Amino acid sequence: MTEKREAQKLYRKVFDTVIERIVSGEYGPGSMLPSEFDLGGELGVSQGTARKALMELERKKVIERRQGKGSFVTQRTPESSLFHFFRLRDSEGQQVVPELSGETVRRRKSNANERRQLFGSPAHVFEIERTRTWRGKPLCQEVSVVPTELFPGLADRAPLPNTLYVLFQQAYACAVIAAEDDLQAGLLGEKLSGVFDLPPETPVLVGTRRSYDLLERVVELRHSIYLTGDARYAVRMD
Amino acid sequence: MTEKREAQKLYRKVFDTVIERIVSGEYGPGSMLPSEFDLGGELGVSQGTARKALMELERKKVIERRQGKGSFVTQRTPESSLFHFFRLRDSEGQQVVPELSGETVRRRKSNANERRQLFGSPAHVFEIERTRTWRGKPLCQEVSVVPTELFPGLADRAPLPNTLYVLFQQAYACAVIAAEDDLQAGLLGEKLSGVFDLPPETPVLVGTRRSYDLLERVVELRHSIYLTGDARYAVRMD
DNA sequence: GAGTGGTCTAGACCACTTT
DNA sequence: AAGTGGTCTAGACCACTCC
Repeated sequence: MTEKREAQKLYRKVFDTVIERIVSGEYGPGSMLPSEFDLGGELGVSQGTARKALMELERKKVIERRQGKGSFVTQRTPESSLFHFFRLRDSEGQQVVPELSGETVRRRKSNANERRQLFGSPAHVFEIERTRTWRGKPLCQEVSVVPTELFPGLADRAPLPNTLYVLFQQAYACAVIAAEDDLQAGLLGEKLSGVFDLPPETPVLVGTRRSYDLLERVVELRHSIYLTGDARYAVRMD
Repeated sequence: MTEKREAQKLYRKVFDTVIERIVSGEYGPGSMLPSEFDLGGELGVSQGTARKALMELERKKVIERRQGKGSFVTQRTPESSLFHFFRLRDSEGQQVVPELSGETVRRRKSNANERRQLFGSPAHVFEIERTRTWRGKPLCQEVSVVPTELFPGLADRAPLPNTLYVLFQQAYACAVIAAEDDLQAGLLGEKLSGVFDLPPETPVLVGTRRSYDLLERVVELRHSIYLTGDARYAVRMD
């Protein structure tokens, strides 16, 4: 045979097709996908092969499958978004649900680091700065930076919802499905001392994040300061 | 039918059988498992069902599978153990490989918290305290607490190898396959200030860990202090 | 009862490794 | 050539959901 090595794995074709249709908006958030048989029939593969692709999509939390009902595009909600990407837990291990206490959104030129890391090497970015409180006390400051190309008109949508990723999915068909956090120890510092009304030598967790969408693009850089008085950043390794 | 609901899933039986044989020592670290056909035949299920169980075991890193060769019980090595359970990375994202600079092992009575969390509510535990350096500078202090029942004679094995989990697997047939870290920000403090020769107000990452073995038992509690000067604790969420 | 995903089987063929 | 895991097929039956 000449070039049989182009066929690649058949379930990969199904996988990619579904992703493509979600990104294009053909399958919107929460909508139902074709059944295993229909999807397989449409793409010329067996039900078992379509099944394998759907199982993989479920594992990556792109879709949700329920016996007797069907497969559905995962709907980002404030709760699921918090649970998955906001790792602070209280001393009993319960999810911390903070409240938004301050927000500014502005458009500015990107710096070299942002152009190097963000998808599309954007010349301009939106910078979203937010402070959050929990149980009446200041908890964190987050500064998100996203390309203006991917999220046109973002600055005009203020005030933004509690969780950005819900907005990204619903308004921009951009589903964040993975993120990498780097954590360091630091001190609050003079600048934020005033914001939080705490001594500058208060120890803080400093986190930097890269967020990835369905197409593995880096769509957000985030810098976070956490006051971990009663809270902990929880990590599961397996 | 009366009680058909005891059969459960067949692949679960295969999965459990393999785990059981690894824990019992029948399948030692690095040894080859029976083929999909042989395992299925032995347990009275089809090759496809045995396959599903083996795939799941691979996903949990209990075994490794290689096309053309076979399936093998995952061998814990210092490298794999570090890569998986030691999350510090340098500024380029490269794994931090620290050196052991101090170690004490002692046997003592457990406290209430340890009895509550550790497998078997042990009355006695081994406490392993270690300090590590990186690039010639102090990096961290780790205090591990493990039940004496699970690791008899541990104190007599000093000096212990660089990575405890390798020893746990090879000498005690106890494979750590998951862990949960809780991270907080803190200050070095007076006590450790002397150990590390740094000011007590140096900010540090404070981590507490629960380690789980093949049988989902909590086999270790660990308290770690990280000096994250040039290093970061890396987390992947997906 | 019809439609969905979940489990299981039996078999084919391919790709890789070792002998 | 023989043995392994990797992909794919076709079909059966079960469990769950909705009508």
